[in-house]
Amino acid sequence: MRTLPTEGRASHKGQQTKAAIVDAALRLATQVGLEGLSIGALAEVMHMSKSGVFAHFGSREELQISVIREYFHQFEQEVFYPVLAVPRGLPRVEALFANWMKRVAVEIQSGCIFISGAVEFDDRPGPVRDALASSVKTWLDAMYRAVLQARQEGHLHANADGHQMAFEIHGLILALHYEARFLNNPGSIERANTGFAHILSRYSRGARHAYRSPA
Amino acid sequence: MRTLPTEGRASHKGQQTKAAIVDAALRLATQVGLEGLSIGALAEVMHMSKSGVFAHFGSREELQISVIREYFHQFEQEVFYPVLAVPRGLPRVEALFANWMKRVAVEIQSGCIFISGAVEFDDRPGPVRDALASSVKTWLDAMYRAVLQARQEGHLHANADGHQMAFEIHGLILALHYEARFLNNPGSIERANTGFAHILSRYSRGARHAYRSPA
DNA sequence: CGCAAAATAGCACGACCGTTCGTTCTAATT
DNA sequence: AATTAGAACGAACGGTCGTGCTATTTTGCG
Repeated sequence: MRTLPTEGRASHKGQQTKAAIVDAALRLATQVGLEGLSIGALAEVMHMSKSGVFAHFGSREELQISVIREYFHQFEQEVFYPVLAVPRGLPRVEALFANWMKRVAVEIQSGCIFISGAVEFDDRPGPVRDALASSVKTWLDAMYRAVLQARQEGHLHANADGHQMAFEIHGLILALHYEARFLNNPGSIERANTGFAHILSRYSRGARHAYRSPA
Repeated sequence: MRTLPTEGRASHKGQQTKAAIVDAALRLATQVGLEGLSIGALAEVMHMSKSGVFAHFGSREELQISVIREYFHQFEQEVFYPVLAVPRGLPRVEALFANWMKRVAVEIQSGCIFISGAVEFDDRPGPVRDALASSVKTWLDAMYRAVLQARQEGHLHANADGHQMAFEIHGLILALHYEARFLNNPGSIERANTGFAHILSRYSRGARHAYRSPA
């Protein structure tokens, strides 16, 4: 906490080593989780001393938050921004899901801090949880808004529930991560894609009404 | 490891305190996870010494495995066994899901070690992961078999894919846990139930064919 | 170059971890 | 009554953790 690097000046070397540390920290955290991320292990990877790494952040929490921000940034870059080139409506929703799937397919090997972090911080209030939840909510909301646009464009049922649809899609991604990464079930990627097709089918314009379970 | 209690004889007091320890450990682990479960904290809750608690298990891993077994047992007792009284086929599938939902609704507050454990051990091989994966697989397979029976009874499409259906249902549960417990999104329970109705609708006999996304 | 400031290293701390060991107390068996 | 086994305790060990200090090195600017 004592002497944090100058936030003002630019490219003063410290900034770039800090960026390199965050990069390594993100790589480490995807494997062992935000809680498993230790400054000692990070220092070893960076060929630095613990205190040298520590000085860049002032606290472990600040390091974790930096990692979350970096992850969110990469996620945006990889999943969200590219689809802005795709026409609004159903095509963009499909592109969004396709990009998300591409990302998760990689994370089956490496791990995903939006998922592991949610479990680690689900009843641990504080700034780390806040940063995590805010990032996730931003992304889920982007998906929700894309769905709403698709309805507005007339590609979906006029009374399709956007939150419901986003919820079901989120479930597919979570099931994929769980069954592929933890259970090693083959075919999970295909099942997630098939599930998405099922969801689109249901909410497409012209689809029949929702099923009501008896009793 | 030195002097483990007699595995043979029954109810020699040691057994019942061990059971009490496992009970407390399970309660603790649902909150802080299997990794967060520490012998010291457990001893404090039990008003015992660390070594006194430790002696019953011989290692932390053995304690964690005991917790998993106990959790699985309670899960069976609460979710699985009661539905054997319900007629095979669709009614039993619905009862299975309803019981599962009831359980998860509670775990929104307390936590679920099948979910937190999956994240904690998804790339940490060993006996704990094995015990966890085996329990989860047993349960998911029970759900799968119930679905197959429903198809066999003619309640579902003749070519309904049981694994696909179980995958989608699993996703709903995971999304519920994530969005309700971590994001505090209200209405998640209703969305999971609605999602289940959607799935039933799709796979019910007489439902139209699967939607194929263009291109 | 010279010098101030920033970056990093080194070291020590207190806390907590799982585990081991020797001991004590109690209860059942002989 | 003597013996033995089991249960629990308390202290200690080696390890890792985040963090705080104080030097020392490195950097970039005038």
